[in-house]
Amino acid sequence: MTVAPTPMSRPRSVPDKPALEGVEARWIERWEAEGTYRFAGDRPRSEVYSIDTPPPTASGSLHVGHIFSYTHTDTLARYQRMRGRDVFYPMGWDDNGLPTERRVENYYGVTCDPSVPYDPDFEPPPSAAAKRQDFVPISRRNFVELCHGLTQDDEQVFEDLFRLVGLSVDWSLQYTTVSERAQRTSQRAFLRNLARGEAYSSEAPSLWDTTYQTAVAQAELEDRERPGAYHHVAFHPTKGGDDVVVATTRPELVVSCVALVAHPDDERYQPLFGQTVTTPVFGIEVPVRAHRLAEPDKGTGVAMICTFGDTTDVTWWRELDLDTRAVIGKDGRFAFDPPPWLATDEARSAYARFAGKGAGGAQQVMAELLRESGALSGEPEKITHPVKFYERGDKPLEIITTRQWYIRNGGRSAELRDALVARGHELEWHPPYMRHRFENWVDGLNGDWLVSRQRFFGVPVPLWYRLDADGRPDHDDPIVPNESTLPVDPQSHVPPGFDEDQRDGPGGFTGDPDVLDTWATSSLTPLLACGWEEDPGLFARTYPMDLRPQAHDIIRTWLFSTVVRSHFESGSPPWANAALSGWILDPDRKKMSKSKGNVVVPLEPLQQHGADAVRYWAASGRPGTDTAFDEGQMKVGRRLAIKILNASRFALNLGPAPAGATPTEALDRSVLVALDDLVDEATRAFDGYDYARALQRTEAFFWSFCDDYLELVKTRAYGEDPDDAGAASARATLEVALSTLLRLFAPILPYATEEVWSWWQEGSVHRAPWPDAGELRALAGSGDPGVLAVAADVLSAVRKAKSDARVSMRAEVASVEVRDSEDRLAALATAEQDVRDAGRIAQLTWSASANGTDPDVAVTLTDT
RNA sequence: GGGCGUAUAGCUCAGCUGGCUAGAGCGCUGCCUUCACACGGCAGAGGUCACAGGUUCGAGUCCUGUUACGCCCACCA
Repeated sequence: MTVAPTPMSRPRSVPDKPALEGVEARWIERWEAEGTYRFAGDRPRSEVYSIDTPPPTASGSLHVGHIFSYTHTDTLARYQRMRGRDVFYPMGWDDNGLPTERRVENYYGVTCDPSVPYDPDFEPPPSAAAKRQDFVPISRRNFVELCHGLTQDDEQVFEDLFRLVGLSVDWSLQYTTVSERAQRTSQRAFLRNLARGEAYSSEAPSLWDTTYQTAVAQAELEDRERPGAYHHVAFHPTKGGDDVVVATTRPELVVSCVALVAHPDDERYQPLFGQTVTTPVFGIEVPVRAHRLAEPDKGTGVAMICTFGDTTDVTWWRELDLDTRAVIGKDGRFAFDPPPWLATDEARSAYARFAGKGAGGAQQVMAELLRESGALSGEPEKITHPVKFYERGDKPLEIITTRQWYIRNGGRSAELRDALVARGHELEWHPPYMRHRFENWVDGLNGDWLVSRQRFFGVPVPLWYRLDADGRPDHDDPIVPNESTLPVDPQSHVPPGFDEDQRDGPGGFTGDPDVLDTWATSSLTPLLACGWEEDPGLFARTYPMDLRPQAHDIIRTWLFSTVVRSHFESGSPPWANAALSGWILDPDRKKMSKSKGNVVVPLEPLQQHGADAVRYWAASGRPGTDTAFDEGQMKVGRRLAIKILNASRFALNLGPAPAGATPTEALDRSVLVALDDLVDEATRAFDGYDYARALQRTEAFFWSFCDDYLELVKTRAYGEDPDDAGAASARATLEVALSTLLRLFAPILPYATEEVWSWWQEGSVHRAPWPDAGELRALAGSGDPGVLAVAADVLSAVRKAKSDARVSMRAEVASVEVRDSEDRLAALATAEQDVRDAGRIAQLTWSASANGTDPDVAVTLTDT
């Protein structure tokens, strides 16, 4: 490993009144001008540390949660840089997908309508319409142009903020997830998945959001508690006998009923297995079947299977090979025309009463129909139950049969599942228990990853389909583009061997209308950032990457999908380490989120307390732990940063050590031994990705360093004669200690440490080598940590006496008598003069206590 | 239902492989205009370490169980 050059001191230039005001602006500019954080890119993989920075969603705004977690990563980056690694720390912007579409719609008051022709002179309306129904429909191309424009503005705002926070990102390494390169990478990876059989299309029931009118993936679901009601609906056995009563929360789906299901061991329903019943109102004959997933104690123990009410319906439909009777359309409404399986006029006229309605309206009508027919027993029983939603949606999901593209993720293959779990074991997780969430998710997968989306702004699925003589597409043998032509938009590009006039005509071709899920692109960030297939040199020295930092709530999406893609593409994990950060909670310990309206905008605390202060707060949150937003901590951080300025100023103004001076005094060597332990501990903590521990230890040391060591040594260091051995030893020690402490703090408090460094050292502290415990140990020689300890204890007792007597700390002390063990007294003797000077003690005496019991410091302030 | 985490001063949290007479900061109280720092300093009060067992010379720390809170996943007729 190449080690950065040893720090070089230069003539001191210490300001009279050091202050934090303005440090950010000054150093942001200098760091940029001097390329302090530039990735050199000329060193072998083993000397590089590469970071898969999370690309923030470049729409809307950053909140303090971003500052929190990005600061964690930055401390690690800075530590690795000081350890001599060439740090590859890019920044990406996720401007792909629905959040951007939403933002553009609301910002400009427009909606995308693919049937509208492109308007090259289109200008967005000067002020956005307030209501959605007044939004202006514009073409897909105009819409995408607006998306690009707005995200660029947003990205600049984000960059400025992240620079203010002091992220040591190499800003020349930026990428976006809708850039041409990202689209090329995304399409290339997808086509390779396709070629290897890892991607496939299938027409199947899938989760569908009726607002956005797109399919969604399992990973994007969330449950929400919603009111509902059990409707008790009677089905009449076809052969006669007692009615079978089903409890259902979705009576409107009776028209889609294809079977009833009960548990095979349920004695109540055994006589009916293999029989049929007739659905109320519509008079359709459906079988009663047995299935182990039916639970006897739920509802009435018998369930109505509809195509499709929920995911269990899909399981039963598939495993029992049931009919399909789907009536809900992509807009979430019941089809206007009566479905063909309704055989009677009565059934069709009943259906007509809720045709065209959404689920809620249809349910009301259907309840009336059931009551009129006598099939509804009793009043609906109101309940609250969890309902599946798309995480960005506001209406319950429906299940609709559509053709979609999937990437295998182990949801249908135990073998692949095991292989992916094994990849999880190859990663180092910080904190380690986070791995369970990954495994939990992989084990719970119930289908492959649905990657196609019926949206506009995203990476197009790069495929075309041949049309037969009747204009029907052949989905089994898609036409793929040549890799050299990527990225392609099949809606405007023509596949190899075809002409534009063959588009959408019989015997011609049609372009795939869909885009890829945004995760299908962001799962490729390691490949994208490292220049996969675009920059082989860069790729070789950065991939697989060292670190993926991210929040723990997206283990199932971003982390997992990235592991899937790299498993297929490179047969390796994408990184060596995954560091999971917690969430920011508001002071009431609720998760900060936009929907709750409790988000704190980051610029305010940054301006009020300063970047170092905010970073201090962030870095005191332990890895993986949810942390409350706490301005008190920021104030403490600010105080620490100011203390660093002032203590450094004080120490440096004592004057430089004579050339060649080394620590010779026992007290000086004692502090270096303690410092040496601190360096060991901070290094171990950072190696274990625990910046919080490193900070905590360094901070604790620093305060006692200021309170005790600086106080003890200042009289001696002030010495009129700089060549005096005692003064030289003190000054040499102060230089070493200050240099070491500044470097230990540098990853957390980059501004204050850089400011002080610039007063007396060449170059940037952020390029200085991480402190070396071995060097300190050599300087400390036979130092005894007990010297500082006992001296500080005596000093503390003196201060207490003065405090109790309500006198100034400068007050003279007549005498101090110390009773302690032989060892500690011997240590005290070696620092006697320093203790007397610091405490202004006229007479210092000591005597040994038996076996060191009852140590005591008796302080007499004035002669009586 | 499965998994994970947390529980230590009024608050936020340290306490890593068992040695602690249990710590820090904030807040609170008192004092000190101190020549590095009043955006400061010094000191003080404040805790049956959630509960019950167990291992051990010794348990905040390890084991078992219980409780509470939080998160993830599954189920949701």
